[in-house]
Amino acid sequence: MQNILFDFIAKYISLTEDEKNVLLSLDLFHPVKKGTILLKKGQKSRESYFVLKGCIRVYYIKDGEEKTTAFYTELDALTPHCVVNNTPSDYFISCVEDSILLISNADMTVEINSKFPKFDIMCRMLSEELLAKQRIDFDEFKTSSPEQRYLNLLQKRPDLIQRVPQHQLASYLGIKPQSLSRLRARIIEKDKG
Amino acid sequence: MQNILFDFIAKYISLTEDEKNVLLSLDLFHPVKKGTILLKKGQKSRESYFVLKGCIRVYYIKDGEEKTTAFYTELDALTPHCVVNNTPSDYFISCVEDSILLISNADMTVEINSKFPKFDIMCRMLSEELLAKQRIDFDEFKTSSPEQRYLNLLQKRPDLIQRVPQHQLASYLGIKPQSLSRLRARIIEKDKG
DNA sequence: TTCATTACTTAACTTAAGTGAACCAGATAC
DNA sequence: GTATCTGGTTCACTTAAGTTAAGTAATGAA
Repeated sequence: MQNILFDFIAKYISLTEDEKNVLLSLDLFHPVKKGTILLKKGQKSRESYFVLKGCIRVYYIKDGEEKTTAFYTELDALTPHCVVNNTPSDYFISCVEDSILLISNADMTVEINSKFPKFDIMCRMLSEELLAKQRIDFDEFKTSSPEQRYLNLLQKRPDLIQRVPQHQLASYLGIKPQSLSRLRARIIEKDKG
Repeated sequence: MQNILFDFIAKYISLTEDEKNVLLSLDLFHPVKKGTILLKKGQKSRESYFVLKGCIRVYYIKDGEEKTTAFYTELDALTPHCVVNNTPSDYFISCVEDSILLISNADMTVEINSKFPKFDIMCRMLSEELLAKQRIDFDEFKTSSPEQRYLNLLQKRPDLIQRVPQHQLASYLGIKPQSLSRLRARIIEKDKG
């Protein structure tokens, strides 16, 4: 599990054994049970998450309905909005599967980053990369129909369609569960003809 | 114009006069005429933009049609995907109005950041903030209907609706220009009744 | 001035998503 | 065993967006 982390970090910066040991001494790794709610609406949190194994999900409750907007799986990093702005959270984060997460505290991160400027540089590279990647995702969403979005997801994250309930997938695609069912039936019908 | 920049930077870090002078010596400020294309699809670029005055726009050409996905106005920063990943650009960037932009080269940025670690920290803070903000925008888009999106835009960026052509606004909202016209007529009708 | 182009609107028709209800497993509780 | 709950599909109906085409107003070029 630690090697997964170090391999990931190695894509950005190189760590000495000492630096690795500092990281390991921090007690960052946490197993989390399916269904656990990591963050609730209205809470202030200082925690960031990095998924080593499993899947976590961001959702809103709007008009009494759950609206899922994001899934984070292996090697995905999430710093909630409320951590960055120090405001109460607008959304919930819950655990879709039994998972192993790296959970870091913002205060801790500040301390580490000031001791090891390398980490700050890595954080900058990572945020810039995520910002650009998310931009592309957003653009694809905007310029696609629900059906295209589904087909696109089938290409890019086929695992999600298996491991996540349909009604959560539907709102992730910006539609209702009934529409997702219908849309899938339509695609199968097309493939036949 | 320079003060606009320094006031912006002051929200993140404090600069000495020397540091300010280094920035000013770099010839970053550029007036850009309306209609200028700053980046074309397929190009590799190393340039980031910061809008001091005016408006620039990101758009794709998909199935022969322009699809506008973003507008950057006063105090917005944009580092294109192709700069981060050093790949050919998927999209175009053009200038909606006569504008004054701060244009910085990635190589130059790397040099400055290594000389002044402060800048690196500011870049990290800025990317994290933008990442979280964009996440919220994306979430709002996903969980709203076109009509709600339009009303939301009317609240948050009323200026955009005035300064940008309708057909560009439409694709920004994820719909066709005809639908935007209809949707606006519908809203006016509702307000009356 | 005239002609062409462009941006925007309107309308009729098509297609697909939203809505509400019924239905059908599969899982859990009693 | 039956009852219940949940997640998913299907159906009939409504609503809104896509499509195609036409019309209007403003802009710019010949």
